[in-house]
Amino acid sequence: MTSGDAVKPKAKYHHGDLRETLVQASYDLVAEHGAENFTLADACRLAGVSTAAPYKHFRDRDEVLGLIVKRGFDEMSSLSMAAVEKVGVGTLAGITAMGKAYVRFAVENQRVFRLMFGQHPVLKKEVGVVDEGMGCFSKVIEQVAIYCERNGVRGDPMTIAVRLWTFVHGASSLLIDQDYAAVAPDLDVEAMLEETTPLLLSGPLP
Amino acid sequence: MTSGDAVKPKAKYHHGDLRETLVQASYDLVAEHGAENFTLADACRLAGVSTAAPYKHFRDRDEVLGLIVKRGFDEMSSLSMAAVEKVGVGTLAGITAMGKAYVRFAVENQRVFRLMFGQHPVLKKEVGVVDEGMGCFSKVIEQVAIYCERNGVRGDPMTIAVRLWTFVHGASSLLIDQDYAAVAPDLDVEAMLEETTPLLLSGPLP
DNA sequence: AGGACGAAGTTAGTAACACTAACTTGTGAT
DNA sequence: ATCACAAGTTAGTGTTACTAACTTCGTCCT
Repeated sequence: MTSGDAVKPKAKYHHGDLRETLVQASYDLVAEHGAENFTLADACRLAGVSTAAPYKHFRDRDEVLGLIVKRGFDEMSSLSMAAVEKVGVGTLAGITAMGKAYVRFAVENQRVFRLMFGQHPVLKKEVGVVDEGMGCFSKVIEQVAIYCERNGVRGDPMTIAVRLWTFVHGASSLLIDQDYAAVAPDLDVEAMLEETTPLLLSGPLP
Repeated sequence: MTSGDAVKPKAKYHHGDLRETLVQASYDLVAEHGAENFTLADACRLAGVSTAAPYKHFRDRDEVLGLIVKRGFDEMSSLSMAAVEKVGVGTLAGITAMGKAYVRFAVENQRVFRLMFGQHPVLKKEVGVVDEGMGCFSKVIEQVAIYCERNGVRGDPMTIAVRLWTFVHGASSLLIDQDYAAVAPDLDVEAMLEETTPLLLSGPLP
């Protein structure tokens, strides 16, 4: 019409910004029911379009899942950085806070987390997924490097960062998969993180 | 034709011991192509029966997957115990060997491992799956308890065992999901385990 | 021996899904 | 205005999980 208001630049072509609508609907469906129960058909019903519509915007189901994974990494990066910046850059407490944020994200976004890690190896081939994950990890290395320098820790920051990541990731996985619940119901994961992070942050033993 | 040979005792009712045949075929298919690409129909084709046949033996697809998971835990338990008994019960080296066996199992049975942990929460409801997993873990606690007593480590063996499990599980997950490869291609996981296990086996810091 | 019975197969059919092909409709540039 | 094409549609294919109703064959009872 008249160029009166360009509120949304070019949000809609035909019926709406279907691409974004479908991605968001798919994210919500995966978050609620898990990727293994996700169907494009459901997303279409949510968006109110026919089941053939997605194929104007995405190659296939896997491309949609890949976009969901990217969103997940994005969110996780933000939360991690927010945590460490709030608590203290390059400090033990800050690094511990990053770990806690990782676990919290995993718990609060269980099903997306499961999709992000290991569910479908084929998703790693989706463009950008790997880079997004690397960006997320590189922030851990940064923090560890600062810590090591400040505290005179001998040992490669990279190696130590991998150790921390490994532990935090293991805790997240076992927690959301109910494996802790089956084996050690009383476990306090936060306490475990606080206890273990300083152990892992030390260099090789004398 | 003639009743010349009764080679297998009573291996077959009608056409064969279909239940076992299907479970084995399904295990092999999952091991090769992953659970997300597994179809009962494929297993039927392998076994040479119609696609309706499985339902005389199993409630549904999930029951078959549950049986595969149980087999996986069984195998993992055996390998862990074999490793620790070979290297040294209740020793640092023995416990490290258990961890290595865990990771090795994960690598060599990637797709079954993924099924065992987290892929389908619904599988935890299959009878026996949780018990099988607990049996596996309890062996780790045993070893840690012996080690702690012998070496005068203060701290709860259970807590320490959980820490070890967490780390080893995280390493397995990140390794088989190619996340290490993306972020730290040169990482030597065995070396990391050897370096980190003693750290985790110590009690709370002074 | 000879049925009866039931376990373990079969074929045939349903509903749902991913994806494709071929058609239609609306939009923006000219 | 019209034209081209992006973005929808309907209709159709092939595959799957699972069900229902039928068949076959071994076992046990007499």
